[in-house]
Amino acid sequence: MPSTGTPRGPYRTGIRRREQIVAVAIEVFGELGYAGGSIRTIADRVGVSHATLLQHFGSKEGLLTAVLEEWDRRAFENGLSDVSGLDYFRRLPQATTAASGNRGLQELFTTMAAEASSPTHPVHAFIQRRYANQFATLAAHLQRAVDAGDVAPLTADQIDLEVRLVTAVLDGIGLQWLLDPSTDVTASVQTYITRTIAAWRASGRAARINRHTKSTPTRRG
Amino acid sequence: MPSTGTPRGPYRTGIRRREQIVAVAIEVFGELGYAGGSIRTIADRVGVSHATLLQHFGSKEGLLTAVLEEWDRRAFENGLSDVSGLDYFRRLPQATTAASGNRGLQELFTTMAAEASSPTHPVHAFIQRRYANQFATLAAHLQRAVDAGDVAPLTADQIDLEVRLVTAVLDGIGLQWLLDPSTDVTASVQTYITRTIAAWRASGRAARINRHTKSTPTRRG
DNA sequence: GTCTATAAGGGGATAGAC
DNA sequence: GTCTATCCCCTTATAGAC
Repeated sequence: MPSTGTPRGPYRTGIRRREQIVAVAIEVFGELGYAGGSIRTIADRVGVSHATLLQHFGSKEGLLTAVLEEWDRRAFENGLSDVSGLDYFRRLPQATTAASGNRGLQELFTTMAAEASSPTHPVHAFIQRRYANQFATLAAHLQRAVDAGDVAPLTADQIDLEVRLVTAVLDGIGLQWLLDPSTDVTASVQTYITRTIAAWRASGRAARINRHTKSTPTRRG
Repeated sequence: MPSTGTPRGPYRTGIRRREQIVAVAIEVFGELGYAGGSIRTIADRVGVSHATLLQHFGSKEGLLTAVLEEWDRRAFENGLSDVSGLDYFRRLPQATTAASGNRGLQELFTTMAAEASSPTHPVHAFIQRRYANQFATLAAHLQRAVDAGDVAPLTADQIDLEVRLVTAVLDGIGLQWLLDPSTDVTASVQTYITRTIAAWRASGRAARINRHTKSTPTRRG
Protein backbone atom coordinates (compact mmCIF):
# COMPACT_ATOMS: atom_id res chain seq x y z
CA MET A 1 0.00 0.00 0.00
CA PRO A 2 1.46 3.39 -1.03
CA SER A 3 1.19 6.32 1.36
CA THR A 4 -1.75 8.65 0.89
CA GLY A 5 0.49 11.62 0.21
CA THR A 6 0.67 13.58 -3.04
CA PRO A 7 0.91 11.19 -5.97
CA ARG A 8 4.15 11.50 -7.87
CA GLY A 9 6.27 9.75 -10.43
CA PRO A 10 5.07 6.71 -12.33
CA TYR A 11 2.12 6.16 -9.94
CA ARG A 12 0.40 9.42 -10.83
CA THR A 13 -1.46 8.11 -13.84
CA GLY A 14 -2.57 4.96 -12.07
CA ILE A 15 -3.82 6.80 -9.02
CA ARG A 16 -5.78 9.24 -11.09
CA ARG A 17 -7.30 6.40 -13.02
CA ARG A 18 -8.23 4.70 -9.77
CA GLU A 19 -10.01 7.78 -8.49
CA GLN A 20 -11.80 8.16 -11.77
CA ILE A 21 -13.00 4.57 -11.71
CA VAL A 22 -14.21 4.87 -8.13
CA ALA A 23 -16.13 8.04 -8.98
CA VAL A 24 -17.89 6.34 -11.88
CA ALA A 25 -18.49 3.20 -9.81
CA ILE A 26 -20.28 5.29 -7.19
CA GLU A 27 -22.64 6.53 -9.88
CA VAL A 28 -23.25 3.15 -11.46
CA PHE A 29 -23.71 1.25 -8.19
CA GLY A 30 -26.01 4.04 -7.07
CA GLU A 31 -28.11 3.87 -10.20
CA LEU A 32 -28.21 0.13 -10.73
CA GLY A 33 -27.24 -1.30 -7.37
CA TYR A 34 -24.26 -3.55 -6.72
CA ALA A 35 -25.93 -6.56 -8.29
CA GLY A 36 -27.20 -4.64 -11.30
CA GLY A 37 -24.12 -2.54 -11.99
CA SER A 38 -21.55 -4.52 -13.95
CA ILE A 39 -17.86 -3.79 -14.12
CA ARG A 40 -18.25 -3.67 -17.88
CA THR A 41 -20.78 -0.84 -17.59
CA ILE A 42 -18.42 1.06 -15.32
CA ALA A 43 -15.47 0.43 -17.61
CA ASP A 44 -17.44 1.64 -20.63
CA ARG A 45 -18.33 4.92 -18.93
CA VAL A 46 -14.74 5.48 -17.87
CA GLY A 47 -13.58 4.67 -21.36
CA VAL A 48 -11.35 1.71 -20.55
CA SER A 49 -11.67 -2.03 -20.89
CA HIS A 50 -13.14 -4.06 -18.05
CA ALA A 51 -9.83 -5.86 -17.71
CA THR A 52 -8.14 -2.60 -16.73
CA LEU A 53 -10.68 -2.18 -14.01
CA LEU A 54 -10.00 -5.63 -12.63
CA GLN A 55 -6.28 -4.98 -12.87
CA HIS A 56 -6.72 -2.08 -10.44
CA PHE A 57 -9.10 -3.63 -7.96
CA GLY A 58 -8.65 -7.37 -8.35
CA SER A 59 -12.34 -8.17 -8.33
CA LYS A 60 -15.75 -6.58 -8.36
CA GLU A 61 -15.93 -6.82 -4.60
CA GLY A 62 -12.53 -5.16 -4.39
CA LEU A 63 -13.95 -2.25 -6.35
CA LEU A 64 -16.94 -2.16 -4.03
CA THR A 65 -14.60 -1.94 -1.05
CA ALA A 66 -12.81 1.00 -2.63
CA VAL A 67 -16.15 2.67 -3.24
CA LEU A 68 -17.20 2.23 0.38
CA GLU A 69 -13.88 3.57 1.63
CA GLU A 70 -14.28 6.65 -0.55
CA TRP A 71 -17.80 7.01 0.78
CA ASP A 72 -16.55 6.88 4.37
CA ARG A 73 -13.88 9.42 3.53
CA ARG A 74 -16.36 11.90 2.07
CA ALA A 75 -18.77 11.40 4.95
CA PHE A 76 -16.50 13.57 7.08
CA GLU A 77 -16.79 16.49 4.70
CA ASN A 78 -20.32 17.27 5.81
CA GLY A 79 -19.71 20.71 7.30
CA LEU A 80 -20.67 19.48 10.75
CA SER A 81 -17.23 18.94 12.22
CA ASP A 82 -17.10 22.35 13.90
CA VAL A 83 -20.38 22.18 15.81
CA SER A 84 -21.54 20.05 18.71
CA GLY A 85 -24.43 19.60 21.07
CA LEU A 86 -27.75 21.12 20.04
CA ASP A 87 -26.04 23.17 17.33
CA TYR A 88 -25.23 19.93 15.56
CA PHE A 89 -28.92 19.25 15.12
CA ARG A 90 -29.62 22.85 14.18
CA ARG A 91 -27.20 22.58 11.30
CA LEU A 92 -28.62 19.30 9.99
CA PRO A 93 -31.10 20.89 7.56
CA GLN A 94 -28.46 22.77 5.61
CA ALA A 95 -25.92 19.98 5.90
CA THR A 96 -28.42 17.49 4.51
CA THR A 97 -29.29 19.81 1.66
CA ALA A 98 -25.62 20.24 0.82
CA ALA A 99 -25.19 16.47 0.78
CA SER A 100 -28.09 16.21 -1.66
CA GLY A 101 -25.93 18.14 -4.07
CA ASN A 102 -24.18 14.89 -4.83
CA ARG A 103 -26.92 12.71 -6.21
CA GLY A 104 -24.54 9.83 -6.82
CA LEU A 105 -23.62 9.42 -3.17
CA GLN A 106 -27.22 9.75 -2.05
CA GLU A 107 -28.25 7.06 -4.52
CA LEU A 108 -25.39 4.87 -3.44
CA PHE A 109 -26.37 5.18 0.18
CA THR A 110 -30.05 4.44 -0.39
CA THR A 111 -29.43 1.56 -2.76
CA MET A 112 -26.73 -0.03 -0.62
CA ALA A 113 -28.74 0.30 2.60
CA ALA A 114 -31.71 -1.42 0.98
CA GLU A 115 -29.65 -4.14 -0.66
CA ALA A 116 -27.72 -4.71 2.54
CA SER A 117 -30.79 -5.76 4.49
CA SER A 118 -29.94 -9.32 3.55
CA PRO A 119 -27.24 -10.60 5.95
CA THR A 120 -25.42 -12.36 3.13
CA HIS A 121 -24.90 -9.19 1.11
CA PRO A 122 -21.26 -8.05 0.89
CA VAL A 123 -22.04 -4.62 2.35
CA HIS A 124 -24.28 -5.81 5.18
CA ALA A 125 -21.61 -5.41 7.85
CA PHE A 126 -20.48 -2.09 6.42
CA ILE A 127 -23.97 -0.61 6.52
CA GLN A 128 -24.60 -1.85 10.05
CA ARG A 129 -21.35 -0.32 11.21
CA ARG A 130 -22.21 2.94 9.48
CA TYR A 131 -25.59 3.13 11.20
CA ALA A 132 -23.98 2.33 14.53
CA ASN A 133 -21.57 5.23 14.00
CA GLN A 134 -24.38 7.55 12.96
CA PHE A 135 -26.40 6.66 16.04
CA ALA A 136 -23.39 7.05 18.29
CA THR A 137 -22.52 10.46 16.87
CA LEU A 138 -26.04 11.81 17.19
CA ALA A 139 -26.41 10.31 20.66
CA ALA A 140 -23.20 11.96 21.81
CA HIS A 141 -24.36 15.37 20.62
CA LEU A 142 -27.77 14.97 22.21
CA GLN A 143 -26.16 13.88 25.46
CA ARG A 144 -24.00 17.00 25.36
CA ALA A 145 -27.11 19.09 24.95
CA VAL A 146 -28.59 17.38 28.00
CA ASP A 147 -25.43 17.88 30.03
CA ALA A 148 -25.31 21.53 29.03
CA GLY A 149 -28.87 21.97 30.25
CA ASP A 150 -30.08 22.94 26.78
CA VAL A 151 -32.73 20.26 26.84
CA ALA A 152 -34.44 18.16 29.48
CA PRO A 153 -32.80 15.03 30.89
CA LEU A 154 -33.23 11.93 28.77
CA THR A 155 -32.63 8.28 29.54
CA ALA A 156 -30.31 6.27 27.32
CA ASP A 157 -33.34 4.59 25.76
CA GLN A 158 -34.95 7.93 25.04
CA ILE A 159 -31.79 9.24 23.44
CA ASP A 160 -31.58 6.11 21.31
CA LEU A 161 -35.15 6.59 20.17
CA GLU A 162 -34.64 10.27 19.33
CA VAL A 163 -31.49 9.51 17.42
CA ARG A 164 -33.26 6.84 15.39
CA LEU A 165 -36.10 9.20 14.57
CA VAL A 166 -33.72 11.88 13.32
CA THR A 167 -31.94 9.29 11.19
CA ALA A 168 -35.25 7.99 9.85
CA VAL A 169 -36.31 11.47 8.79
CA LEU A 170 -32.99 12.12 7.05
CA ASP A 171 -33.11 8.77 5.23
CA GLY A 172 -36.78 9.01 4.34
CA ILE A 173 -36.61 12.57 3.03
CA GLY A 174 -33.45 11.67 1.13
CA LEU A 175 -35.30 8.85 -0.58
CA GLN A 176 -38.19 11.14 -1.47
CA TRP A 177 -35.74 13.59 -2.95
CA LEU A 178 -34.23 10.84 -5.10
CA LEU A 179 -37.65 9.86 -6.42
CA ASP A 180 -38.70 13.49 -6.89
CA PRO A 181 -35.88 16.06 -7.00
CA SER A 182 -38.36 18.91 -6.46
CA THR A 183 -38.72 17.70 -2.87
CA ASP A 184 -37.82 20.50 -0.45
CA VAL A 185 -35.29 18.70 1.72
CA THR A 186 -34.35 21.76 3.74
CA ALA A 187 -37.90 22.70 4.69
CA SER A 188 -38.81 19.18 5.75
CA VAL A 189 -35.75 18.60 7.89
CA GLN A 190 -35.93 22.14 9.29
CA THR A 191 -39.51 21.61 10.38
CA TYR A 192 -38.68 18.32 12.03
CA ILE A 193 -35.61 19.64 13.83
CA THR A 194 -37.29 22.82 15.05
CA ARG A 195 -40.31 20.95 16.34
CA THR A 196 -38.20 18.25 17.96
CA ILE A 197 -35.88 20.67 19.75
CA ALA A 198 -38.96 22.49 21.03
CA ALA A 199 -40.33 19.19 22.34
CA TRP A 200 -37.01 18.37 24.00
CA ARG A 201 -37.12 21.74 25.72
CA ALA A 202 -40.80 21.72 26.60
CA SER A 203 -40.68 18.45 28.48
CA GLY A 204 -37.68 19.90 30.23
CA ARG A 205 -39.49 22.91 31.65
CA ALA A 206 -41.30 20.94 34.33
CA ALA A 207 -38.21 18.94 35.13
CA ARG A 208 -36.02 22.01 35.35
CA ILE A 209 -38.27 23.58 37.98
CA ASN A 210 -37.80 20.57 40.21
CA ARG A 211 -34.03 20.68 40.05
CA HIS A 212 -33.31 24.39 39.95
CA THR A 213 -30.89 24.15 42.85
CA LYS A 214 -28.51 21.48 41.57
CA SER A 215 -26.20 21.00 38.58
CA THR A 216 -25.57 24.45 37.18
CA PRO A 217 -24.84 24.12 33.47
CA THR A 218 -21.91 26.35 32.68
CA ARG A 219 -20.00 25.19 29.65
CA ARG A 220 -21.43 25.12 26.15
CA GLY A 221 -20.05 23.50 22.97
CA MET B 1 -57.42 -12.49 -18.11
CA PRO B 2 -59.57 -14.84 -15.98
CA SER B 3 -61.99 -13.41 -13.45
CA THR B 4 -60.73 -13.11 -9.89
CA GLY B 5 -63.46 -15.36 -8.49
CA THR B 6 -62.96 -18.69 -6.75
CA PRO B 7 -60.63 -20.90 -8.79
CA ARG B 8 -62.29 -24.03 -10.08
CA GLY B 9 -61.89 -26.78 -12.62
CA PRO B 10 -58.69 -27.23 -14.59
CA TYR B 11 -57.40 -23.76 -13.67
CA ARG B 12 -57.17 -24.47 -9.96
CA THR B 13 -53.69 -25.96 -9.99
CA GLY B 14 -52.33 -23.28 -12.29
CA ILE B 15 -53.70 -20.47 -10.20
CA ARG B 16 -52.33 -21.90 -7.00
CA ARG B 17 -48.96 -22.28 -8.64
CA ARG B 18 -49.10 -18.68 -9.80
CA GLU B 19 -49.82 -17.44 -6.29
CA GLN B 20 -47.05 -19.59 -4.92
CA ILE B 21 -44.55 -18.23 -7.44
CA VAL B 22 -45.54 -14.63 -6.72
CA ALA B 23 -45.13 -15.19 -2.98
CA VAL B 24 -41.63 -16.56 -3.47
CA ALA B 25 -40.79 -13.83 -5.97
CA ILE B 26 -41.69 -11.20 -3.36
CA GLU B 27 -39.16 -12.76 -1.01
CA VAL B 28 -36.41 -13.12 -3.57
CA PHE B 29 -36.81 -9.66 -5.11
CA GLY B 30 -36.93 -8.29 -1.59
CA GLU B 31 -33.73 -10.02 -0.57
CA LEU B 32 -31.70 -9.60 -3.74
CA GLY B 33 -33.46 -6.82 -5.59
CA TYR B 34 -34.97 -7.08 -9.04
CA ALA B 35 -31.60 -7.06 -10.77
CA GLY B 36 -30.03 -9.53 -8.36
CA GLY B 37 -32.93 -11.94 -8.04
CA SER B 38 -32.97 -14.39 -10.94
CA ILE B 39 -35.98 -16.35 -12.11
CA ARG B 40 -33.91 -19.47 -11.64
CA THR B 41 -33.45 -18.72 -7.94
CA ILE B 42 -37.18 -18.19 -7.60
CA ALA B 43 -37.95 -21.37 -9.54
CA ASP B 44 -35.56 -23.39 -7.39
CA ARG B 45 -37.21 -22.21 -4.18
CA VAL B 46 -40.65 -23.01 -5.53
CA GLY B 47 -39.44 -26.39 -6.69
CA VAL B 48 -40.14 -26.02 -10.42
CA SER B 49 -38.04 -25.36 -13.47
CA HIS B 50 -37.44 -21.82 -14.60
CA ALA B 51 -39.27 -22.60 -17.84
CA THR B 52 -42.47 -23.19 -15.89
CA LEU B 53 -42.12 -19.80 -14.36
CA LEU B 54 -41.73 -18.12 -17.73
CA GLN B 55 -44.68 -20.15 -19.02
CA HIS B 56 -46.85 -18.45 -16.38
CA PHE B 57 -45.61 -14.90 -16.63
CA GLY B 58 -44.06 -14.60 -20.07
CA SER B 59 -40.95 -12.80 -18.93
CA LYS B 60 -39.10 -11.65 -15.84
CA GLU B 61 -40.74 -8.25 -16.12
CA GLY B 62 -44.13 -9.97 -16.37
CA LEU B 63 -43.42 -11.65 -13.07
CA LEU B 64 -42.38 -8.33 -11.59
CA THR B 65 -45.69 -6.82 -12.70
CA ALA B 66 -47.57 -9.65 -10.98
CA VAL B 67 -45.54 -9.05 -7.84
CA LEU B 68 -46.34 -5.34 -7.84
CA GLU B 69 -50.05 -6.04 -8.38
CA GLU B 70 -50.06 -8.43 -5.44
CA TRP B 71 -48.26 -5.80 -3.42
CA ASP B 72 -50.89 -3.20 -4.28
CA ARG B 73 -53.62 -5.67 -3.37
CA ARG B 74 -52.15 -6.37 0.07
CA ALA B 75 -51.56 -2.70 0.74
CA PHE B 76 -55.28 -2.34 1.41
CA GLU B 77 -55.18 -4.95 4.19
CA ASN B 78 -53.45 -2.59 6.60
CA GLY B 79 -56.16 -2.34 9.23
CA LEU B 80 -56.63 1.34 8.53
CA SER B 81 -59.69 1.21 6.32
CA ASP B 82 -62.13 1.84 9.17
CA VAL B 83 -60.56 5.00 10.58
CA SER B 84 -60.20 8.50 9.20
CA GLY B 85 -59.02 11.96 10.16
CA LEU B 86 -56.72 12.19 13.15
CA ASP B 87 -57.55 8.62 14.19
CA TYR B 88 -55.84 7.46 11.03
CA PHE B 89 -52.56 8.88 12.29
CA ARG B 90 -53.18 7.58 15.82
CA ARG B 91 -53.41 4.06 14.46
CA LEU B 92 -50.25 4.28 12.36
CA PRO B 93 -47.91 2.93 15.07
CA GLN B 94 -49.75 -0.36 15.45
CA ALA B 95 -50.53 -0.61 11.74
CA THR B 96 -46.86 -0.14 10.89
CA THR B 97 -45.83 -2.74 13.42
CA ALA B 98 -48.33 -5.21 12.01
CA ALA B 99 -46.95 -4.60 8.53
CA SER B 100 -43.47 -5.37 9.82
CA GLY B 101 -44.74 -8.88 10.50
CA ASN B 102 -44.25 -9.54 6.82
CA ARG B 103 -40.55 -9.04 6.32
CA GLY B 104 -40.74 -10.01 2.67
CA LEU B 105 -43.04 -7.14 1.74
CA GLN B 106 -41.05 -4.64 3.77
CA GLU B 107 -37.86 -5.75 2.06
CA LEU B 108 -39.54 -5.59 -1.31
CA PHE B 109 -40.74 -2.07 -0.68
CA THR B 110 -37.39 -0.78 0.53
CA THR B 111 -35.39 -2.47 -2.20
CA MET B 112 -37.73 -1.46 -5.00
CA ALA B 113 -37.99 2.14 -3.82
CA ALA B 114 -34.21 2.44 -3.79
CA GLU B 115 -33.70 0.69 -7.13
CA ALA B 116 -36.50 2.74 -8.68
CA SER B 117 -34.71 6.04 -8.13
CA SER B 118 -33.29 5.64 -11.61
CA PRO B 119 -35.92 6.79 -14.14
CA THR B 120 -35.08 3.93 -16.47
CA HIS B 121 -35.88 1.24 -13.92
CA PRO B 122 -39.01 -0.82 -14.72
CA VAL B 123 -40.65 0.03 -11.40
CA HIS B 124 -39.87 3.75 -11.42
CA ALA B 125 -43.37 4.78 -12.51
CA PHE B 126 -44.99 2.30 -10.14
CA ILE B 127 -43.10 3.61 -7.13
CA GLN B 128 -43.83 7.22 -8.01
CA ARG B 129 -47.52 6.43 -8.33
CA ARG B 130 -47.48 4.60 -5.03
CA TYR B 131 -45.88 7.55 -3.24
CA ALA B 132 -48.39 9.91 -4.83
CA ASN B 133 -51.20 7.72 -3.52
CA GLN B 134 -49.65 7.56 -0.06
CA PHE B 135 -49.26 11.33 0.07
CA ALA B 136 -52.81 11.86 -1.17
CA THR B 137 -54.27 9.48 1.40
CA LEU B 138 -52.41 11.02 4.31
CA ALA B 139 -53.20 14.54 3.08
CA ALA B 140 -56.90 13.73 2.88
CA HIS B 141 -56.95 12.46 6.46
CA LEU B 142 -55.02 15.45 7.76
CA GLN B 143 -57.34 17.80 5.88
CA ARG B 144 -60.31 16.07 7.53
CA ALA B 145 -58.73 16.63 10.91
CA VAL B 146 -58.36 20.30 10.06
CA ASP B 147 -61.96 20.54 8.84
CA ALA B 148 -63.18 18.83 11.99
CA GLY B 149 -61.32 21.37 14.09
CA ASP B 150 -59.14 18.69 15.66
CA VAL B 151 -56.00 20.52 14.64
CA ALA B 152 -55.10 24.02 13.60
CA PRO B 153 -55.62 25.21 10.02
CA LEU B 154 -52.87 24.26 7.63
CA THR B 155 -52.05 25.46 4.13
CA ALA B 156 -51.79 22.95 1.30
CA ASP B 157 -48.02 23.32 1.39
CA GLN B 158 -47.94 22.68 5.12
CA ILE B 159 -50.08 19.59 4.74
CA ASP B 160 -47.79 18.34 2.00
CA LEU B 161 -44.77 18.84 4.21
CA GLU B 162 -46.37 17.08 7.19
CA VAL B 163 -47.43 14.17 5.02
CA ARG B 164 -43.93 13.80 3.65
CA LEU B 165 -42.44 13.82 7.13
CA VAL B 166 -44.79 11.10 8.33
CA THR B 167 -43.90 9.03 5.27
CA ALA B 168 -40.21 9.63 5.83
CA VAL B 169 -40.44 8.41 9.43
CA LEU B 170 -42.33 5.26 8.40
CA ASP B 171 -39.84 4.49 5.61
CA GLY B 172 -36.78 5.31 7.68
CA ILE B 173 -37.83 3.31 10.71
CA GLY B 174 -38.85 0.45 8.43
CA LEU B 175 -35.36 0.42 6.97
CA GLN B 176 -33.78 0.43 10.43
CA TRP B 177 -35.98 -2.50 11.39
CA LEU B 178 -34.79 -4.42 8.33
CA LEU B 179 -31.16 -3.81 9.21
CA ASP B 180 -31.75 -4.55 12.90
CA PRO B 181 -34.94 -6.48 13.73
CA SER B 182 -34.64 -5.55 17.39
CA THR B 183 -35.63 -2.00 16.43
CA ASP B 184 -38.74 -0.93 18.32
CA VAL B 185 -40.90 0.23 15.43
CA THR B 186 -43.98 0.88 17.56
CA ALA B 187 -42.23 3.08 20.09
CA SER B 188 -40.50 5.18 17.45
CA VAL B 189 -43.59 5.80 15.35
CA GLN B 190 -45.71 6.31 18.46
CA THR B 191 -43.35 8.97 19.74
CA TYR B 192 -43.33 10.75 16.43
CA ILE B 193 -47.11 10.67 15.99
CA THR B 194 -47.87 11.77 19.55
CA ARG B 195 -45.43 14.64 19.37
CA THR B 196 -46.60 15.68 15.93
CA ILE B 197 -50.30 15.69 16.82
CA ALA B 198 -49.46 17.76 19.87
CA ALA B 199 -47.63 20.22 17.65
CA TRP B 200 -50.54 20.37 15.21
CA ARG B 201 -52.81 21.19 18.12
CA ALA B 202 -50.50 23.57 19.92
CA SER B 203 -50.04 25.85 16.95
CA GLY B 204 -53.82 25.77 16.69
CA ARG B 205 -54.48 27.15 20.14
CA ALA B 206 -53.49 30.67 19.27
CA ALA B 207 -55.29 30.49 15.96
CA ARG B 208 -58.45 29.10 17.50
CA ILE B 209 -58.71 32.00 19.92
CA ASN B 210 -58.77 34.42 17.00
CA ARG B 211 -61.59 32.62 15.22
CA HIS B 212 -63.79 31.43 18.06
CA THR B 213 -66.86 33.05 16.55
CA LYS B 214 -66.78 31.58 13.06
CA SER B 215 -66.88 28.09 11.51
CA THR B 216 -68.24 25.77 14.18
CA PRO B 217 -66.86 22.30 13.50
CA THR B 218 -69.71 19.82 13.85
CA ARG B 219 -69.09 16.66 11.87
CA ARG B 220 -66.35 14.18 12.70
CA GLY B 221 -65.09 11.17 10.72
C1' DG C 1 -48.90 -27.79 -16.85
C1' DT C 2 -44.36 -29.05 -16.50
C1' DC C 3 -40.29 -30.74 -18.14
C1' DT C 4 -35.49 -31.06 -20.85
C1' DA C 5 -32.70 -29.05 -24.32
C1' DT C 6 -30.86 -25.32 -26.37
C1' DA C 7 -30.12 -20.80 -28.06
C1' DA C 8 -27.94 -16.22 -27.50
C1' DG C 9 -25.99 -13.00 -24.66
C1' DG C 10 -23.88 -10.90 -20.45
C1' DG C 11 -21.38 -11.64 -16.33
C1' DG C 12 -16.74 -11.97 -13.63
C1' DA C 13 -12.22 -13.32 -14.06
C1' DT C 14 -7.52 -14.74 -16.22
C1' DA C 15 -3.54 -14.90 -19.68
C1' DG C 16 -0.57 -12.82 -22.35
C1' DA C 17 0.71 -9.23 -25.95
C1' DC C 18 2.13 -4.41 -26.29
C1' DG D 1 -0.91 0.43 -17.41
C1' DT D 2 -3.86 -0.97 -20.78
C1' DC D 3 -5.34 -3.79 -24.25
C1' DT D 4 -7.46 -8.13 -26.82
C1' DA D 5 -8.71 -12.75 -26.51
C1' DT D 6 -10.58 -16.26 -24.09
C1' DC D 7 -12.78 -19.25 -20.42
C1' DC D 8 -16.70 -20.64 -18.06
C1' DC D 9 -20.72 -19.80 -15.59
C1' DC D 10 -25.17 -17.68 -15.14
C1' DT D 11 -28.86 -15.16 -17.26
C1' DT D 12 -33.32 -14.67 -19.92
C1' DA D 13 -35.95 -16.72 -23.23
C1' DT D 14 -37.75 -20.22 -26.71
C1' DA D 15 -38.90 -24.92 -28.75
C1' DG D 16 -40.69 -29.03 -28.39
C1' DA D 17 -41.42 -33.58 -25.81
C1' DC D 18 -44.44 -35.71 -22.31
